Amino acid sequence: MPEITLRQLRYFAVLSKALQYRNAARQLGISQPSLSLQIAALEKALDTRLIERRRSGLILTPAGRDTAAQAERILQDVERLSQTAGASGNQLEGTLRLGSSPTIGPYLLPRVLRRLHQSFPDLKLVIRDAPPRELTEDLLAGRHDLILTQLPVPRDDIRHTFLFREPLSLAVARDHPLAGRERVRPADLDGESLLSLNPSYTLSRQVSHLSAASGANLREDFEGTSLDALRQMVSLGMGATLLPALYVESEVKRGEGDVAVVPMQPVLYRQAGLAWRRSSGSPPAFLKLADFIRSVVEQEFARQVIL
Amino acid sequence: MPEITLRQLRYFAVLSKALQYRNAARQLGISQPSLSLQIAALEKALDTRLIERRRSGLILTPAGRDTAAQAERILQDVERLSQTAGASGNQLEGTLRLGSSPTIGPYLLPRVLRRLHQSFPDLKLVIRDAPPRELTEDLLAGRHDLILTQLPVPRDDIRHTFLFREPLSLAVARDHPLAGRERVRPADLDGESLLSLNPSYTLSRQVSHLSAASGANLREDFEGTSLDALRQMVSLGMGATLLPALYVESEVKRGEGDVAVVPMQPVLYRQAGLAWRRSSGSPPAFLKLADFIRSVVEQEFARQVIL
DNA sequence: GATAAAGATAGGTTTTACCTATTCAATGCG
DNA sequence: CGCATTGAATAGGTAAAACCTATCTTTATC
Repeated sequence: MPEITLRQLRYFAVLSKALQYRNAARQLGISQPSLSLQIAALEKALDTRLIERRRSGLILTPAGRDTAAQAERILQDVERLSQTAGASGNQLEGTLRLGSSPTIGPYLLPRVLRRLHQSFPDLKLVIRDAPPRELTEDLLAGRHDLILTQLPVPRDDIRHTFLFREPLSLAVARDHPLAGRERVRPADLDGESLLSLNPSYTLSRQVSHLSAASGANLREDFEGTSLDALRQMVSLGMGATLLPALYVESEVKRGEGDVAVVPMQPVLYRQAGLAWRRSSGSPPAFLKLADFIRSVVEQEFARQVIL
Repeated sequence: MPEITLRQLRYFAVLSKALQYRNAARQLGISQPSLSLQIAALEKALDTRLIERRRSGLILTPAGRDTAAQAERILQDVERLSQTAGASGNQLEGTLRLGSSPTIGPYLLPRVLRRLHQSFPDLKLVIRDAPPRELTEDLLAGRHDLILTQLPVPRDDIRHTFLFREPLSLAVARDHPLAGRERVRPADLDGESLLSLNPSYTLSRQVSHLSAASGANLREDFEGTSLDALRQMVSLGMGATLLPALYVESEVKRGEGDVAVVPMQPVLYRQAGLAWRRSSGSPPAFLKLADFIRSVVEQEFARQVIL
């Protein structure tokens, strides 16, 4: 059984309008016999007569009419396919699967998404949170197209672009001696307890560094899995920790209640970036998304963050 | 710019599931290089990378995922096309355009359609009423697929199948001398006035015959365009006429009021049939529809009509 | 009954799809 | 670190499909 081809459908769609082989063939830029053969092949493939051949004009059979309508639809779909597929590597369209670090995404993405949807209604983002380790794994396995994560990303088969630099502040319980300070030097932490996220987070490495540099004790018995859990521990007086500015902006300042936040001197930072597989190239869409995020950050978080 | 082909989409759909050229090629029953070339052609036609080539498994690009989903849909549509197109000449499916005579359709079709829809939910009938002359013209011009009309159809490029034979009864005003008769012979009409439809209706020829055979006067000054109009004229005492049994069943009996209906002796008949262009062949669907109508007539109009 | 018009058929050429064989790149293992 | 293995890309040649021109067949028209 011969297969249907798009060529047959294209020819038939034109013929079903022209209702004449010669004219249809001329419109299609082919000879009349070529058209005859293709239509005959289609009828054979469908095992149905589509056309009543009469000398004075053709008439579509009922099956022919239905087929013409369907063919039209299919051809439109194919047309749309070639339009949008071409666009979707270059424009912000289609579906992107974005992995996001739990220490960045929840505090950055809500505002990004709102604006993104306004500017690019044809873009769908599928977002999944996971700890950085898993994030890179899933990226390399193809389960994400790109990830929003803390830099640096140590693997050389992953490319990234820098998004912003975010100050880290010391968080202590409100009744802690350091709570009222304008700024805190590493030396001030000598003897203090430091709490940290589980070590798969890049942030935890920075806490380790700080504890080593300052003489503070890193509490190994507790490893938070979320910034919120960390804040709770701090508020209970179990130690101090570093919290990133966007988190503070979103979750701490407004509460004002349980923990105090003090800048470090010198200021500590972490970097956030957008990363993707080297093998995916650097599709314009990815770069555009990064640009967009930067612009949102600039407009919404200018005071918290450094571009 | 090369054109997209269904073959490319078929291959890509399989590849997007297999995520491996070798396997996909095996599934498709072609060699791996052939597959490579077709996929490369598709990427070129869409002007987008669809696949990240890595040694350990392939990854679809975002555009590739969207394309695979769309391709799947298109292929399904094509599949459905070949299923239903094949059926629609043979089964009662799809859309048939049925022209109908105003003296038959309105009194027969309502019951047919109800049952038809139950038995063949995938069939759509587009029905248009028109006087017989126009009906055959429109049929030949391809504006109808078949017509429901009174037989005989005099053209040799139209084929038909007989549906049923329907008695014609004399209709007179209720206060007419013949109103109480058991049956009426032609001779009884000597000197009476006979009303008729416009001569493009086959029925009008039968009235003419009757008037010639009986010595009745054919009133040439009035030519009804509907059986209802005719009945109104009769009820006003302007003359008698012949009304077909299905019309009487549907529109006269229940009123009981204005006109009386008396059988002829010998009984007069007219024939109804289903007709189509000779050039459309005799698609099984047409014959099935005729069978169906006959069966409905048998069940619903057995007393009024003769098969 | 001849003529004109329009699709079908025949025969030959170009283009496309496909195959086998080979090359190239990456991964995994000793 | 080098060597074998694996899987996709490329090369070169063949078969099939699409197309063209020329011709035949049918039907409508005068």
